Amino acid sequence: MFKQADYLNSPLYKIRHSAAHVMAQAVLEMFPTGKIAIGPPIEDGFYYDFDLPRALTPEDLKAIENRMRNIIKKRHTFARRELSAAEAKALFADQPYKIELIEGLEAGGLDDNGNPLPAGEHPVISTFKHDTFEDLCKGPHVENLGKINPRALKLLSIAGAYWRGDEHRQQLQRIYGTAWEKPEELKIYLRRLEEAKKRDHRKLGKELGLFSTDADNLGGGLVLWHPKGGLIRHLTEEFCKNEHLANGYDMVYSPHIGKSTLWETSGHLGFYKENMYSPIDIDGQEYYLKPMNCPFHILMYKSERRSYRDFPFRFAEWGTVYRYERSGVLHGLLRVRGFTQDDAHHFCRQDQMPEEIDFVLNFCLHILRSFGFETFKAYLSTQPPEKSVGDEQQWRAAEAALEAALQRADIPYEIDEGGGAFYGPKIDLKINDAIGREWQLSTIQFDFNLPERFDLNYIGQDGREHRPYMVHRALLGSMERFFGVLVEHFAGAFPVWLSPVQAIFIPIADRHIAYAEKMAAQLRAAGLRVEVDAGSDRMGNKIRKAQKQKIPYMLIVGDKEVEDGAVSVRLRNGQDLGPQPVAELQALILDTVAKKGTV
RNA sequence: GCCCUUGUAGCUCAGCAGGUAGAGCACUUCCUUGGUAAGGAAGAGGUCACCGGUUCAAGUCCGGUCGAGGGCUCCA
Repeated sequence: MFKQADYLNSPLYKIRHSAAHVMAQAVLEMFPTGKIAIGPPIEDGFYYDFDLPRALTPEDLKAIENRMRNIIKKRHTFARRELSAAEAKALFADQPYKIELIEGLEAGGLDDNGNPLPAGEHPVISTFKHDTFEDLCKGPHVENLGKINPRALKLLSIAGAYWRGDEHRQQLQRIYGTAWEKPEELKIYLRRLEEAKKRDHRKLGKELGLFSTDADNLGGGLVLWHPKGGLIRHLTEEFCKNEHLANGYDMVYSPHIGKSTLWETSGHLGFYKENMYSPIDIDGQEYYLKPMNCPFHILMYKSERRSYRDFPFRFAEWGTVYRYERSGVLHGLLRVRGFTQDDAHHFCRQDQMPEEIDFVLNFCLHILRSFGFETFKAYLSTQPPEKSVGDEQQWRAAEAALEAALQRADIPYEIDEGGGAFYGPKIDLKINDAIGREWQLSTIQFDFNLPERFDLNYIGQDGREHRPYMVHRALLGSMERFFGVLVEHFAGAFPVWLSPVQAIFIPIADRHIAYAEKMAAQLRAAGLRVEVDAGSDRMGNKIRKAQKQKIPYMLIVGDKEVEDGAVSVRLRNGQDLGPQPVAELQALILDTVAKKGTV
């Protein structure tokens, strides 16, 4: 992710913004009756949306790119001018999308891309013109097209996009492109895309036997965890659950379905129904598959009279939920219809609340760090301006607690003013993976709505009823998404404690198999996951196979090793540790496991 | 859901102007017993996603259905 302000003023931003204009010119040259919508720079590139008489093809992309190069070669300068709304409308008389944008500018509050402006900002109608192409735009642009390196430019893809992101409006054709200052930077970027492709969890999931999906026979958005993926999930859950128990959580369980009345009380049938599946009829009563676990935990809370003495409550559950997702958004493990959240609900008194938030944020960071994530960025979302439940004072206190916790934890954060849900403020925590991509995993959310709807209370020191604070949190988020991110982060080369096979013996000849089996048994007895490749392949091919399975330790045994009671250790990073006494190797691996290290 | 692209052996992909399927890897068997990323040979494996249409004849053309990929919106 880039820093917004820095990017806006960078040469790169101007290059991309200008490239978008050049692309629009090229497209209009090819389709004179085409309509243009908006074309902003984005992270790593730019796009422009068009309404054209026919669908674009990949060949069109090449042609457009060539035209762009020709336009750039002429080194036209960009000229800015300001004009009145009436003048602008006359200029863009045959461009209905631009007219709509101008009307937005005229009315105020929207910028040239139709996005809301910060309060108090005064919209000026301006255009930028180069060559024959003039576009409604507030800039900035390069002084002249010579600043765009035609060899550092590439059009990437065509996609459908709705005008103003609204599916009820016209669907446009969007062309994505990328542009850099130097050709080498373009090359590096393209290599990054390749790298991301290599790490694709769907590809690695298949190659490493981790999981599968099968829309035809199983159903879209549903995941089968195969033995190796299942093992990693088991290890993940085992570790996390133990950490929860050691940190004051209670592990609870709840069913997959609940009565419609429960979901009416919780309000889900009101505000979440479009994400819920059709009801199941049981003895004439409607039951719904759960899209969330909170109502069940609330019923647990309500099952007894609660005293102020007993707080806080921390109910944790690996709860499997089902949510309807539109078919087009399903994506591997990252977007599915059935998934298991590492969910928990905290209930606490007002005076405990800041401490509780502090605790949960630190616990969250501890868990994420245990999996090798070191870089975090938090987003604090505050009270939305329109509708929200709960009183001012609650919101302010909760927001303050969240921000204070972020400051104490010393992680960078941004405030998304008014970005909270109607029921409470929240922190979303994103992690950076090994190649710098951001993923959202954790969320810590206040809920002022459910305690109200379920009339939650406890008896305070004063003998009267009080409403508890309720916090909803997921740390890894969902096991499915977390696993997908984990696969991509490590490119399938999991840290040793999570590697499904930690070591594999590679006997050089059949006469070494018995020794390998004996040593393997010894390592297994020490709690390691070890295999023996007794196949008829040559050693070289056995190494290759083990390497492709990303097994951390390859243990080669031949005559020498048998004689010395040793194994020759090759690491998956290519390093050759040479012959090692088995006992020492065992200690080495166990130490790496204990430290959650890798090789 | 919508737009574009796409659907041939477990995997990666060929296949042309319509004439009833091919490679590599993986798998099985046999030979080979070899020191740090592919030893050799043979074999098995596909109603070319599904349904319908055009045709003497369709993996190949047309229509539909389902799925996948890239986006749009939303989100764990």
